[in-house]
Amino acid sequence: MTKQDVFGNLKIAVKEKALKYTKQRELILETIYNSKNHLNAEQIHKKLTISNKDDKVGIATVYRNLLFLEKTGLILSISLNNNLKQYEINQHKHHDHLVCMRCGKIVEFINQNIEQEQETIAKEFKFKLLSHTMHLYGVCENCQ
Amino acid sequence: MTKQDVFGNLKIAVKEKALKYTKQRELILETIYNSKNHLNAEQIHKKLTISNKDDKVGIATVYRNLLFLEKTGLILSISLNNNLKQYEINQHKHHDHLVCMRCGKIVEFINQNIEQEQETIAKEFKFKLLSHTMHLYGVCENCQ
DNA sequence: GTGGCTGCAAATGGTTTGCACGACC
DNA sequence: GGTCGTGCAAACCATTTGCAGCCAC
Repeated sequence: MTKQDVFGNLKIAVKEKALKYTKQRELILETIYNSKNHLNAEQIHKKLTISNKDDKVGIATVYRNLLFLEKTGLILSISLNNNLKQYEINQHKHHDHLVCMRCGKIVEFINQNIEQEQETIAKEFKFKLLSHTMHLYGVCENCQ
Repeated sequence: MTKQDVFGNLKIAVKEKALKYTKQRELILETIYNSKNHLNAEQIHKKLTISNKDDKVGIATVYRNLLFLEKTGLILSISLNNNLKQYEINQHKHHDHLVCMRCGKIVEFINQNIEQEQETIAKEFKFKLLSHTMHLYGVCENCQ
């Protein structure tokens, strides 16, 4: 997904709800898109203040827009253990997370067998499955 | 696991670390043991104030002991989405969670196929697996 | 008796909210 | 021009911490 796609999706989402397309929304989304790592609200705010000294974005705006972007499905959040919520661009490819407990590295993966097994479980308990999260915690190769 | 086992485990954990066995620790652990549902800190505190009007337990003590009990492995915590941490007795039987998004009901389950598949994934990414959480979100039979 | 434990209240810190001003459509 | 969005600061709320007295060992 290119940056143009990402901004395009934002424009569509905004138009659909008769909301405004603002520089701040674009900047926040761009920051998440450009980051290799998952970011929390404060990290996003810090990146914005550093790279945009003249055009500042308030922390409240960051929080408001993270909620907005998540609700519209443009970004995804993941909250590990008792830590802060971290955000990533929604590539519309579902995946789960493998987390290193030493360095905090997050690796994304997808396993079809597990996805299928989950459906079986849900059926067994008569649940209608909407979503799921799976986090594997361990120590990555570098940190062992 | 009987209540005697639970209290026995607490006595052992406390003795091992040369700490004190207090009424409050026992009460908090008992509350979690007696509850069918997962409880958060505030719910535990409320239950204690209702059932023990004379012998009151401060909210700070609840938090301090929840951390203590979790660290010693007597209880487990699960934090759903962006909500509060909820606690349950550690039965030493690993399980995952199926959560109803309407009524909040939590069902525990265990699936050996998924456990195995997780090991495969960890190996593939050269992670040493320590633990994992899996939460399936959906709508339970009653709420559909 | 001593060191951990408790209750209380104050502090903390991430997140939310009220409000007046500014910007998008 | 009207409405939504923003920045700022204050409020919020779950959790943590400092401290003086208390209690288990």
